[in-house]
Amino acid sequence: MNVRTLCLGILTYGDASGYEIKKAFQERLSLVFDAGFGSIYPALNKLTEDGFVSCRAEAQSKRPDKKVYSITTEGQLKFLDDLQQQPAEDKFRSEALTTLLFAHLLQPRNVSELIDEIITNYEQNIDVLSKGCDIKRSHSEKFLCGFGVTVRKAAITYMQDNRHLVEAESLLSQNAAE
Amino acid sequence: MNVRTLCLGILTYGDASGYEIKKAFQERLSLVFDAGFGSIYPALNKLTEDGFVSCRAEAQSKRPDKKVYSITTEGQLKFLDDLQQQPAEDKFRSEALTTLLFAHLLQPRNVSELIDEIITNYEQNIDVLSKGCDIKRSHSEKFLCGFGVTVRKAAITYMQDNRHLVEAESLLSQNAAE
DNA sequence: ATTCTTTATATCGAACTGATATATATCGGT
DNA sequence: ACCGATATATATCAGTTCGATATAAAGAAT
Repeated sequence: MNVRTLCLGILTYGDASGYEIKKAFQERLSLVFDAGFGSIYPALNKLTEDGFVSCRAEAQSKRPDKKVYSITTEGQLKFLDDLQQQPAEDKFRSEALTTLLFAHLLQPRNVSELIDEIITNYEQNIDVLSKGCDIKRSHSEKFLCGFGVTVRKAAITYMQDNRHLVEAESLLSQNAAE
Repeated sequence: MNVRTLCLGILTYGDASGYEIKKAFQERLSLVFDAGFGSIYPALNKLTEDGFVSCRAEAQSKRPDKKVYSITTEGQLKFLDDLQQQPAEDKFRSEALTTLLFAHLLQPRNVSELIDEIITNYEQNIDVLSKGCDIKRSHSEKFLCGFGVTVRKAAITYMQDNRHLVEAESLLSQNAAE
């Protein structure tokens, strides 16, 4: 599964321009698979070359012209096939949590502030997500939205309950340095 | 923060070869920032060029020769500086959950099986993590291990409680197609 | 007047991924 | 004896993606 697959997936909902596909990634897929223009446009070009999508140009008033992409039958088949492949393992990357691994090298005050920031950031994400969950159009989108809220809530609770472990490590190593 | 930063971070614990650095990524950082040989070796080469690490060759018996990298003072300063930069937003990617967004295109049986697999996979991850949390050497490592277990447990509970939303969507669209 | 936002297409250099290659050694299974 | 798996080692490759940037036009806000 890659950006090409998901461009096909988005086009199963209907024809769209590259810009609209990016917006669909942002609105519907960003919690689980985000992509930027730098990968979307090359993907669309490759899909077009390979016959999985077709493309027509459309002029607009007061707007730049746009290229509208449609999925072909071949593209539909490829998408369904890709969809049934064994999914890869989830991937997660967090610079903030990585920083906490080196708490012993930071000032205790900085460690506490970082933990506060992480929690605040998760809270803000929950806020934004919660506002959007109810207006999601499909059940599976609501499902994923709820998923995003749930894991962030669990993360916050865990961090509040266990922050002392990391804070103590920073304090201890500062004392040891003195 | 990138692989170069974290190679420096790992070297603050002590000298290491490229292979050992990869193992440190796997054992200590994989929950929050994983990296493979394809990025570690170029990172080490760049760090060496830039004077942030130095490198000496060591012969071994019954083992291939190894190149041992040490962090320089300059490298220490760079790592600490990088560590205090504003961390980027967390990134999460899940092909399995992405697939659920297209549940309406899958057979209901396949949707249910996929959900079961996702849950099983999280349970296995929890198993592996739980076995390792107690033998982690630092509090911050234990903290992150516990974090990984907690969010996966929350994810499992959420999925069990809400799977019917996604399963219903698949059923409904199959009925509509008939 | 300038900056920001939106709608549009597109590209670039840097970073990373996953696979692969090479080398040596050991172990277990056929 | 051979093969595959595993471990210790270094290294590279093609493909993919990221984040920034560029261009264009229009409207809104400062």
